[in-house]
Amino acid sequence: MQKIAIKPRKQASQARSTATVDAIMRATARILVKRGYQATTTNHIAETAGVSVGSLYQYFPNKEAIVAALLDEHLEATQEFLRRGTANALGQPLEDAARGLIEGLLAAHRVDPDLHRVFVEELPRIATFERIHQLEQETLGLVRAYIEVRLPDLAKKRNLDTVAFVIVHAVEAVTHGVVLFRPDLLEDPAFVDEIVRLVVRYVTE
Amino acid sequence: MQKIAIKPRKQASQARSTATVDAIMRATARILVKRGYQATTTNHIAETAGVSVGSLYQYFPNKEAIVAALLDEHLEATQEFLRRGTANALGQPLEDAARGLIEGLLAAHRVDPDLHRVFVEELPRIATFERIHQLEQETLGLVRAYIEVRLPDLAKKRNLDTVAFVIVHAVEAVTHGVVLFRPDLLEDPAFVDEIVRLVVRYVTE
DNA sequence: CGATAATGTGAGCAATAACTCGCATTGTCA
DNA sequence: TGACAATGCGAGTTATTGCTCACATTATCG
Repeated sequence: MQKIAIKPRKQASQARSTATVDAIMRATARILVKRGYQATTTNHIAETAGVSVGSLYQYFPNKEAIVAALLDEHLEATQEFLRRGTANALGQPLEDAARGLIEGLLAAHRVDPDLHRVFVEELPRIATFERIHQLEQETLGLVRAYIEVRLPDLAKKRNLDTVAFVIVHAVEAVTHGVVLFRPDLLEDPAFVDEIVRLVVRYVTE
Repeated sequence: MQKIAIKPRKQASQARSTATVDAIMRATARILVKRGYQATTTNHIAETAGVSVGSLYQYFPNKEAIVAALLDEHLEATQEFLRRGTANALGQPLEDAARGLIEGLLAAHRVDPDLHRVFVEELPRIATFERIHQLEQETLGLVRAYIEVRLPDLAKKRNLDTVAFVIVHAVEAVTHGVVLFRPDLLEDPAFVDEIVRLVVRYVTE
């Protein structure tokens, strides 16, 4: 029950083993959603995955690593959605760019809201904390860049870092809040309008 | 290691025992900050508090209850700050009212940012989750009321619940973000201006 | 004081869950 | 097909930790 090694154990090479790894991760996701982090035991994961604990420990050094892998996968997907949504933001007017960012984030949250909920709500901060921060930095940089290029006036008057910080955190939080407390709004187009408005009016002179 | 009973065990009556209870709570706060939730064991708490485990279990049914008590105390304080900041919001123009809300929340976060950080960052959602929700509801209600009374035009055009939701979550999140990632901004008056602006412009026609 | 209640003690019990290891099965490839 | 590697197995070990209990100490009050 110590948590030193976070590195993977063995690299799966045969098809059989990659299936095992995948089964473990799917099972973990399901149990996390159903029981929460504390109650998610490696034995239980193995059982649900239809695999032995031994196999589990062949590919993951510990429980945390499994969840970390899952989170990583999730963040990867989120990043992809964000990139897609903001692909040509720099060429778009403010409102469209903002909408792209927000839609991207919302789309990511619509994939598996329950799992996302677990990540946000009750995950002790694990190894991949770094990874989250990195994703945030990327978004922060994007917002900053947009302002510098398309809103040079604003860039002169206010502290860009602070402005970007406020925008990113506000959008992120409202999104999280929706997933947690008002999942119905996830599908409401008027809701998207509201967040877009929040951002647009905040940076508009 | 089951978590059924959350109710307190004995009511402290003599001065000696209240001191014990307090020592336990202080010790818990310190350890939480230093080691995190997982590593905070009841044995360790008792030792740090200069008390025996037996005494600890005389007043708290389990570890979770101690943390819950601590969180409750913290929420109580936050609520007080919020109430103070928004005491006469209904009589104030938008900008002042918004500033009161934000200053109140920031003030609450300045008390013990480290402990707050633990609560936000790595606390599994415990019994008092209800309590958090309640505090949020109160704030939500306040914002709603303000809009209804002082911004009737807006109340007609947009969905009040959504607007209040966006405001409260945005403000809360930016505040949390600051505590976690940019504690320096906690003292920056320009930062407060930014959040005020975020809110004011969002609801202004 | 003396009796009773309140409070405090900490060794140790019991439960839990992470993790190992020796062996079985299945795939690969010459 | 046979030999070696890759993968899979799961009972059992180990360590941790929440928590109890039988007993000691301290307060209260007639």
